[in-house]
Amino acid sequence: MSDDLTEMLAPEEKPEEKKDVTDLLLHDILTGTLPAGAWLKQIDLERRYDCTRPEVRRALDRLSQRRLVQHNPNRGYQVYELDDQRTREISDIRVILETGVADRMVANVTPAAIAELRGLARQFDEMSFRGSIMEHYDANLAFHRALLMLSGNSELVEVVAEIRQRTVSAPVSQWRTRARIEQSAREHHLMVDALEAGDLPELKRLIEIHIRQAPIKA
Amino acid sequence: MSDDLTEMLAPEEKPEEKKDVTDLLLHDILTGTLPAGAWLKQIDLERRYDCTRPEVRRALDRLSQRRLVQHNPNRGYQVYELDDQRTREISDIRVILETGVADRMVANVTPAAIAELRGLARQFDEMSFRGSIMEHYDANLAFHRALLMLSGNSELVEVVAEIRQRTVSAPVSQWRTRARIEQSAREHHLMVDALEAGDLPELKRLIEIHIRQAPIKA
DNA sequence: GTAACCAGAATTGGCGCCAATTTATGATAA
DNA sequence: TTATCATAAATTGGCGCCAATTCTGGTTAC
Repeated sequence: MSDDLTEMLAPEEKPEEKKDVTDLLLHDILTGTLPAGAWLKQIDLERRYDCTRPEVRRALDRLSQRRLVQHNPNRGYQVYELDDQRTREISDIRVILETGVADRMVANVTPAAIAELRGLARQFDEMSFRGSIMEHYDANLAFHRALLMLSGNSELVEVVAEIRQRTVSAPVSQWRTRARIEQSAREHHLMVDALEAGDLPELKRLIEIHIRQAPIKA
Repeated sequence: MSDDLTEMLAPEEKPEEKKDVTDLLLHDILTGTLPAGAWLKQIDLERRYDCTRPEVRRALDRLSQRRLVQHNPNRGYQVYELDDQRTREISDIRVILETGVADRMVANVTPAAIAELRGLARQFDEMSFRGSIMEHYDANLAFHRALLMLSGNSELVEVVAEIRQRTVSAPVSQWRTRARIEQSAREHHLMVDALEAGDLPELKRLIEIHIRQAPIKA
């Protein structure tokens, strides 16, 4: 009860401060609020997230370990600017991993899983109309997480999530085009269709197209 | 000249202190000096590596992010104890990734690359006789790095290196059996053979066997 | 004899200060 | 007018202190 009370009294103040600074910074990089190449001055971040210096530094160190921000010793940190080659390389890795477990996904699929995936795909659809960029991103993440979970390899789910975070800084802004979003939404449903039909080659084809964000071939 | 002088005067004192604490800790975890489940008390590490408290904490934070050590809030850090399932899952990921780029490795291979790989494989052989566990481990890493580099995907090389670090804490001690080491050495040469012959199916088979550390089938 | 409890010791983890390095600014000389 | 250097401002990054929490050992009550 006391918990409800505090939440009622300060509905957006207390919980905000308790959020991890790393996640907040990650959020702003992923949404493009902090664009690629931007300098991440410690004082600015300290004020922006209303936190202490060590917290900022821990967040910067963690994200530089994940290669999301670049560390220039004695000069500062800046949002990583990824070239086309690295983007392609990361996409290749995702294609190999996700098509590589497609057979297991087909093997392990159940009617309940199909229903869950359809629900998540529909949730993504709805986010196209209302919902922020980040909510949209999260909905997409939830769908793919559930899809990969069918492989039965939870470690792989984590690895793909990490790898995915390395490349989205630019593409998230590309998402703004409505055509691209609607195509992604359609692909989600097509993937569930292929999964339900047990059509392994088609599922692989769709996964590759979806990751590469290539125009879909009828 | 002054650089040479200092190196001459203190050949193993100064450079030792300048080494990153994270690498030192990683080293001790990988070699099994700090066994799985061991508690990593900050004071102990501070003395062991002759460094300051913040350095220790940064190393622990980094390795916990990589899921090499487990963080129990307000209780401490301990070397991650991985169960059989996770070990199998990680092996599966490596098999998918490394066999997934086997075709590119065959396509991109050159006589010079073959020669380099043969050299690295021979270096591994020699480490079987003389050389510490870690030197052996490094030689193995160098071979596989060069092999994967043939895929032309440098990002993948990094990813595999990271993933590999998640599972070796136990197997490194398994390496102590001479039979297993000699088999690995033989497999290295067989992989180069298959690569030279352009035998893709055989290369894939060898990679999978090698990663799974299964007894080789003639 | 066993279990619960309470103080003392030890460990973790948050926080700010200050030195070292780099960048910006302005003055001086060519 | 422009280049160069010196000085000042700002930023990074190393380090130690101290509060909060947890663990340990001994004592007391049942």
